[in-house]
Amino acid sequence: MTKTLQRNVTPPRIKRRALSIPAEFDSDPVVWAAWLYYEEGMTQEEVADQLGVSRASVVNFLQEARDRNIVTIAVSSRHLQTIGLAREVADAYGLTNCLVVPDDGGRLPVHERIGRASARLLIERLQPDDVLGVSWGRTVQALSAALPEMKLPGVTVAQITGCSIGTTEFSPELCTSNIANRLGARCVNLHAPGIVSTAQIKRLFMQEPALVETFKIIHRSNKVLFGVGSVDDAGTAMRSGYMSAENIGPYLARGAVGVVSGRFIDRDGKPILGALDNQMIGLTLDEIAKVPERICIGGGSDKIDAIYAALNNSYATILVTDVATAKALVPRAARSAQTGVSRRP
Amino acid sequence: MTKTLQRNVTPPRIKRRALSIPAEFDSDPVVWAAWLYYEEGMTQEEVADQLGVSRASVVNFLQEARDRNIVTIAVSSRHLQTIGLAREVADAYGLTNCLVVPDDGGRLPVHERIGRASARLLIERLQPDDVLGVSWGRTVQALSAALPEMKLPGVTVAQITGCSIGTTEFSPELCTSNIANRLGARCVNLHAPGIVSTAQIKRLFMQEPALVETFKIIHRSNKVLFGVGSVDDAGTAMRSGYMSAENIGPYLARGAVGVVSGRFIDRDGKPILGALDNQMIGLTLDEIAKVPERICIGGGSDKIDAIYAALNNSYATILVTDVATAKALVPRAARSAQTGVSRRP
DNA sequence: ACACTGAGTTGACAATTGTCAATTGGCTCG
DNA sequence: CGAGCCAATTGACAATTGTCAACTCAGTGT
Repeated sequence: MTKTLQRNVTPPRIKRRALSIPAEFDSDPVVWAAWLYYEEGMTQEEVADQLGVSRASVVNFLQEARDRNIVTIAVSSRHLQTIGLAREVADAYGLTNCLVVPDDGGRLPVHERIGRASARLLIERLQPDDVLGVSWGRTVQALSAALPEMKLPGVTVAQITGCSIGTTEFSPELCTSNIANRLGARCVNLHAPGIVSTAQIKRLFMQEPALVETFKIIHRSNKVLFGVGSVDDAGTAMRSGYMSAENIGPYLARGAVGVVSGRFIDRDGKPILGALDNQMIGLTLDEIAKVPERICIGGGSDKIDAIYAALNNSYATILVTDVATAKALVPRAARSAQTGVSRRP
Repeated sequence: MTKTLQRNVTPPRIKRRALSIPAEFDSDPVVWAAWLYYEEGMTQEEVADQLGVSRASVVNFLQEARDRNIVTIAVSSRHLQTIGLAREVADAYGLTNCLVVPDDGGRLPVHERIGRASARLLIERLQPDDVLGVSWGRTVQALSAALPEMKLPGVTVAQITGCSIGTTEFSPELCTSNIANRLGARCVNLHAPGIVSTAQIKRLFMQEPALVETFKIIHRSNKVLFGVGSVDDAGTAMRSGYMSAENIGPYLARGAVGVVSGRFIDRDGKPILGALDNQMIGLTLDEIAKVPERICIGGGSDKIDAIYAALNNSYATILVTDVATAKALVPRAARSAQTGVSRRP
């Protein structure tokens, strides 16, 4: 029963028992089955007898109850933080929170697993009037897919980088609106390209009243959510047409090891400012660093350098990662503390 | 797996794997098992392989994870309200909410089932700075037992009737403090007998500075929770030594059909004021009726008259009951509407 | 009227999960 | 140091649950 819970991540269709009955009242047998099974601990057979249907139908009812969030089965993220490794990472890098998702022997890709855990974390941390700035990436996209449907009309979800040109499934605008939709929150998109052709054009854009208004909201973010990209793997950024190889070249030459919200950082986490930065529309790293709660999500051996850099310069107050990455991060922090590499307190 | 969830309603002991490990860090395998099983949908065997233990151990880990609220499995009360019958009752009596718990063929006693549902409702409705006044009774006690452990330090739980003399397991003071403990809320007990020997003594009590302070808090309740007692079955009240047969006699003679928070009501829900009322310490019915949100819990064929009376005079804004009672209540409301029996709008 | 369709249901089988008695392993106390 | 103890763990069996192909039946089109 747990099985299918994760197999149909997004249920392709919602079954209806009888088309004639208004949808509102249609759920009786589903709700009752859920109640008797999950609350009262009846077996499916007992439930079937009670409702006067076959046990197989009860299986279906329960499946539907889970799909429609009539029952909620959740591992509280508070407890994932108590895992020893998570505490080590948090202590080593001065994070307020750290989640470490356990290994699953390769069943699910890393970004999927991290997406789920961070989805849980996110909904547990969001407060009524929060403004959540979101960056983008595969992991952020996975997060949005793992969010349950909710109704948080007081919350605002804001896109903190301009849009990408290519149409991948994890563009900034999609990440933002998917998250907002799932949460039932207000969605504020940044209606501008992430990268424009010249610094001059950027200036023009930034003066546009509509964008000025949008940025007012973005700057009000009290929480940000961002993935970390490595530059080694040619970067998520390029694949989506967000940047080109020639643009990236100079940054690499100057020692870029990672990308945070479209901006390059070196091995110590310091921003590398180049020509491209004057063409980028979106929050700068310094602006991100001023947001009170900064949730960094990402993992995988190729991203260790990048995540280390980001943590090292305190871009994150909260990290969600996987066991392998966490294990690699702990000794590094210790080493750099010994050798005295700069790290903000 | 759901089975034991309800069998051990209150787990008799919490297992510890190794006494040498600090409790905080002890949960790793439990949390991981919970994550892999409930979030990722692995089978127990896969989890066992991943953690390197036997599958039987995984079963134990999962059991512990549920016991310790590392995973939460809950049927949202919002959906119990969508059941057709619940809407009918709510409409018939002008309630803002109504939960109807399904029949289970007599597996659990009525008050147990209603207790569970109302526990869920309660935690979903409580807001940060609420003051919840609680009455007492078997059902209220069942509610307290069904509450999960939480941390709601902003909430206050206040005892709205004085204490009982007899020591049953559902005395007013126990109901209140159990609920407060489970919720991690502030507990305000009313340190006085529920019934004193003379009106004179009641006046003395009520002047006591300590009680005056307590009543200030009680009067600040913005939510109340109460069960409904029938008088037919000699009443919960008597059994606990709260009242005696001779005290009750006059009320019965005057047509009492139910008891709400220790006070008698007639078939139309109107308070029956008698000698005893001047000896009772606690909120009066009129005071209760002024609280904005009034949660009435109870069911069973013997209580139908009493619940009807209570609803009829709008003592409740929310009702939690069972199918049989709900089915009996709906036609009554219709009838009384036709025959023009008084019912507040 | 009749076949067709498709959602909902079911029975029977396969897979997963719960139980429990037996075993292990660490710890204390004589 | 070994016996005794207790709790955690395990293997094997029993019970429960998930799957799936076959079936039902109301609505539709011809």
